[in-house]
Amino acid sequence: MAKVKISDVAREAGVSLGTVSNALNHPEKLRPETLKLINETISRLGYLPNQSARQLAGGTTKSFGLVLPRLDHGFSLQIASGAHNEARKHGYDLLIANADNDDILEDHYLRYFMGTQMSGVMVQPMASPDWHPAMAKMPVPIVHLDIHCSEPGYYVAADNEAQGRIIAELAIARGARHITVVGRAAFMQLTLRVLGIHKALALHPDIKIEVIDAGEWNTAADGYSIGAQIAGRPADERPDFVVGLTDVLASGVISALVDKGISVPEQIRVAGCDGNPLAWSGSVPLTTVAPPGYEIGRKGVQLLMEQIENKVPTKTKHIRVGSAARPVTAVTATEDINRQELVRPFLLERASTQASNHAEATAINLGAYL
Amino acid sequence: MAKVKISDVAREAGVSLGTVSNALNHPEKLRPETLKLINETISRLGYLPNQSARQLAGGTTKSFGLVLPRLDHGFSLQIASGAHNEARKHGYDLLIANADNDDILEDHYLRYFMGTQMSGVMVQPMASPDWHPAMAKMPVPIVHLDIHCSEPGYYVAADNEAQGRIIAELAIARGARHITVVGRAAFMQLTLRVLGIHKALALHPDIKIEVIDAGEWNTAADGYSIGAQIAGRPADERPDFVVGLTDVLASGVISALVDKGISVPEQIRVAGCDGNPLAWSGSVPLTTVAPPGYEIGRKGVQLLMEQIENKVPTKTKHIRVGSAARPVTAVTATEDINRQELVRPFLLERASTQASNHAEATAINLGAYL
DNA sequence: GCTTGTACTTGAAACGCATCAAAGGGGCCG
DNA sequence: CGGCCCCTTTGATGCGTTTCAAGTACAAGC
Repeated sequence: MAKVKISDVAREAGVSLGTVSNALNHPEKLRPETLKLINETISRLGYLPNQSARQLAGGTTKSFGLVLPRLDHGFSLQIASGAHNEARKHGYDLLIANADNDDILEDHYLRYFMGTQMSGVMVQPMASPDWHPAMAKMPVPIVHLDIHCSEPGYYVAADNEAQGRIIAELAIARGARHITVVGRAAFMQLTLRVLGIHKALALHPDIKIEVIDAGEWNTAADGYSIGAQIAGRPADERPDFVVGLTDVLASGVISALVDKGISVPEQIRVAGCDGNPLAWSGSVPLTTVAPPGYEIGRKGVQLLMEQIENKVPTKTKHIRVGSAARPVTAVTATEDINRQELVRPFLLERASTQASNHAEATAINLGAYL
Repeated sequence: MAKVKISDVAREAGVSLGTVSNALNHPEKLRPETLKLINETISRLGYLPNQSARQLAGGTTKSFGLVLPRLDHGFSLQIASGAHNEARKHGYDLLIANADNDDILEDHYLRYFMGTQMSGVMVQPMASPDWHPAMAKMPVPIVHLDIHCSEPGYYVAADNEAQGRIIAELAIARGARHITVVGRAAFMQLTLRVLGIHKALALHPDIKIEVIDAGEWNTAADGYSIGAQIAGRPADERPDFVVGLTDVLASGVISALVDKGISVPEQIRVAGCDGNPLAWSGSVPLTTVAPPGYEIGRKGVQLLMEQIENKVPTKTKHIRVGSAARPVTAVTATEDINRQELVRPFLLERASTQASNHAEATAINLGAYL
């Protein structure tokens, strides 16, 4: 049970301590047979380098930390996936911490990562980054994800306003006369989506628009009850186009409408926002605008790399991705297409899985709506 | 940009190095005013303890590592959630690494965590734990999740066979005469589910059973094509009960059947396995058996704590959770209940969200099928 | 006033490793 | 045979902490 250290390996292999260290970090400096001998000894003894000592002596870890507000949100996972792949590409490890919707924990893990001498840290902050001024002083590169920071610093954010605009334009294109937006704009992201919708609709004063609050958590159940409420109205007071600020909300609305005998999309069209794969793995696919989470994660790491390579981050930098947001094109439920198309979301689902491995696929999808 | 270290704090506060260290680790040993002075200096200077040095000197980190095969699998997230909460309860941090379905990476992160002197490490291995013998020698407590290890060691696994049995018994109770199992038993877990189904059906030789391979990845698209194939058969050759080895598969099957004009559940009932929240956030809810992922994560940490407290893990120990697996009780799509019930899965969805914070909720759900 | 005790504080040693200047060994040329 | 250079290996040094034996200051008791 006693941990075997580098000196044990050295003694056992009959070489010096520094040689073993070289075998680990600069194998090219060793004579092949020496290297082989040492490697054999290492695996025979089950030696495992102490990362802490390694970091302490060497100065860096070649690994990034990522603090996420929750793990069960598909969008965060896309970010994680993009960040992971990009990090690996540069030879870095990615460690993920779950802040569990708790600011204290978020802060805790952030400090933890900083203290671990991570090469860089990323956060998808759950609130506006008030702590930013303090954190910005830290000697570790940091990048904020999915949030628009007013403070100086690096961030990568999706253009949520554009997402709202896109959905609104879709509605207009489909000839909507009365649009109902469902959901509570509890986060900046959702607020921006609503803003985008309003902006797009400003040019069309003849289109009626209403926003219905769905309760604090924007759950499918909230969507369902709003859907039921809509269904209960006299036919001429019902919207002909419903936008869920969230896919989950939209999915709830659809269920309610169908339940109450209103056909989707024939009588009322429904669209969502999020590009939540789960929302289209249901039997009724959903039109949705997908913020490019994978891209955000990827760009985040790239920003980190940039800071690392330039040593001193001279200036702040912001990236905004997805202005031409990628809508899932399988709009079966809300489009007037035939049943055959129902299979398409599954094909897309595949495509999106590949996308998590190949940025190209994402790019292609991104173009689809341009 | 220069990192401020403990000696800087000491000098600035006019105390010795050891005193600052005490302020951090044993505040009760300091005079209140000294403590206050030091704390002020710390925040004024923006001092952040170097975790590596800390670990190296102190010996331990009070944090656990969790290696997951993928992040986008709901089940893994339940595990992570359960592990996280239990770890925090004991005052430990939880760091998550994504092996991205790659054995090399899995191994890499495992070693990384070991080398970081984590207090304990958990893995949800993607294959049978061949590496186990080597890893078992490591001086760090390790627990395997969601897998049945034949080697000595600690593991927590769901009873997948019981899950299959439960689904089969459900089918029997619904009067099934011809059961079709859809999916490829690519993993041990799925194999055990099939085994459970066969065992339960052994007592009912009059019930016809067939297993259809759905392609390597068990995607919704695979489910869809099998569903289409089933729908294409003469009516008397169709099953009256379909079991998807995975919720995603089942969801694909339902789509195909409905598409081809076969009503679910009136003509064919469909059930899944996984308890994948995504599968019931679709418009058509799904009957499913849910392996208690949250519980697995929780127990995993408990096993880790046990090893830590007993210092020397004298014997191996296995926990099997979910023999009385918790099925999602909202069986609307495959049950003969009225449309009103459609809303129920959403309520359940809420319950399950809470469950990730309160073990009690899980326990209640667990009882639902007993 | 001296001793004993209490409550804090000090600083040197060690944690396991990477680094790097210096030493060692061998081949080659003169 | 000696000198030089290059390739490989060596081992002392320091990374930022924690720990702990030793020290200091002060109060109480005699």
